[in-house]
Amino acid sequence: MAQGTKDQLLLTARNLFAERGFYGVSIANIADKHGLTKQALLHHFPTKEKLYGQVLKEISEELDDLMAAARSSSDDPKTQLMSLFQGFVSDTHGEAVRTRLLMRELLDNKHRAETAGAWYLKAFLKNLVKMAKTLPGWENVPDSQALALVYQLLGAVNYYAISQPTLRGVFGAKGAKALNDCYIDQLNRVMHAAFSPPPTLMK
Amino acid sequence: MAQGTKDQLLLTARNLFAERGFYGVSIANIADKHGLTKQALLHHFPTKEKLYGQVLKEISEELDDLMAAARSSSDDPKTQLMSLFQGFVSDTHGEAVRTRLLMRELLDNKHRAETAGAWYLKAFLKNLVKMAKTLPGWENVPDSQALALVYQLLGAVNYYAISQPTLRGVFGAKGAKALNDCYIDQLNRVMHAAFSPPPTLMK
DNA sequence: CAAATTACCTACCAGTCGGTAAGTAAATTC
DNA sequence: GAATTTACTTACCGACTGGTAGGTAATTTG
Repeated sequence: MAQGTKDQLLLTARNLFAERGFYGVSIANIADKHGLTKQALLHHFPTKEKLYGQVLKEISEELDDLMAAARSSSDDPKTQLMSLFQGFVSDTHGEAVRTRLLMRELLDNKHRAETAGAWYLKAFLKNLVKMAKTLPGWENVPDSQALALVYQLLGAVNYYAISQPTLRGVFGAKGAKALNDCYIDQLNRVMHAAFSPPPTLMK
Repeated sequence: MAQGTKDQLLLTARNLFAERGFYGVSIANIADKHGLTKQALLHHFPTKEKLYGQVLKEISEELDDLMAAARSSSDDPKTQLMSLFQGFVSDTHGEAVRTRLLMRELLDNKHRAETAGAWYLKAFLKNLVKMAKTLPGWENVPDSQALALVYQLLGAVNYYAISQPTLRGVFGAKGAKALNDCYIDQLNRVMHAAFSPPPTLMK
């Protein structure tokens, strides 16, 4: 059952880091949730940073899986991209936790030493750009233009995802629900407009 | 010079909180930057939370100013909204700091006690919705639909703004510059599409 | 069955956290 | 010019931080 404990600690660490951030969580907090001492945690992970790094690594692999799933879901690049971005808005618990953690990482990685963590993003963005450039009319567009397209959508859905608790606090559960219905429509409308027409072609 | 020291401490606190987050900064860190002891800081602000609250209050007032400026910049609501959102993307230092801090607040306020901090957003969103509903064809749309519109754009520009250091790290200064040029075009194109046609009218 | 490994524990460390108490030197007020 | 207020200081406090050292009971391995 060694692997079991380790995996459970990783999961708890992910949830807590997503909720309160790297500095807002102590290794004792994480161990406590399993009735363990922090030394037991340090037996499985040599340092707090390594533990965090492991969480980040797992998540970056999940992002790859997400990309692969989107790619195999359809032959139409437009459908692929739309289902991918819609996935971020769906309020699965796991999705929300991942998005929160990655948003924190985006805010923090400039300052924490392990810049290696930032490169999960590079691979993910590269895949996204590649996918966008299979859209009809986007084949010969410069990379930066395709990146601008996907980054804009990525920003919209990620921001919306992490805002969910606050939005519920401000507008209530009913208001948040109404917003959610509108948001998906609005997102689809904008994606439709953003994807379908090739922008001004000049290189 | 009392007010001077206090204001300087507030500014430093804002910068550090934006950079490292509430838990990543100690009051001693802030005081050190002015050659003071943390007890000197506690003389001006009774607790760390109060200091943070003060920073947040100032920022929420600045958001009001930003709204007012946008409103008085033009008579055309489309122009008003476009200049407002473009403002978030402009990489002024002050703007970047504010955006980072508000993003952190969005992630944290669920957990920190003072939920009062979240209500800066309510006023700002209310103003945005009001402005969006003066767009031609949007007058009779439900609030939640207008909110979906502005929140999507808000998410895109805020996420982009906080990503700037990471993007420079991943793509280099040159790549980030190329992206920036494309991004503003892309943003304008999407805003144009999102604002001008009234969505399907049914209520 | 002996040896080694695993999975934990208690005890401890130096350093930092936010905050309090009490004092002081200088400026302001009456 | 005496009293008060302002703007700090040093000296603490208990709680907590990440991490080390060393031990133990149970399991796995040879």
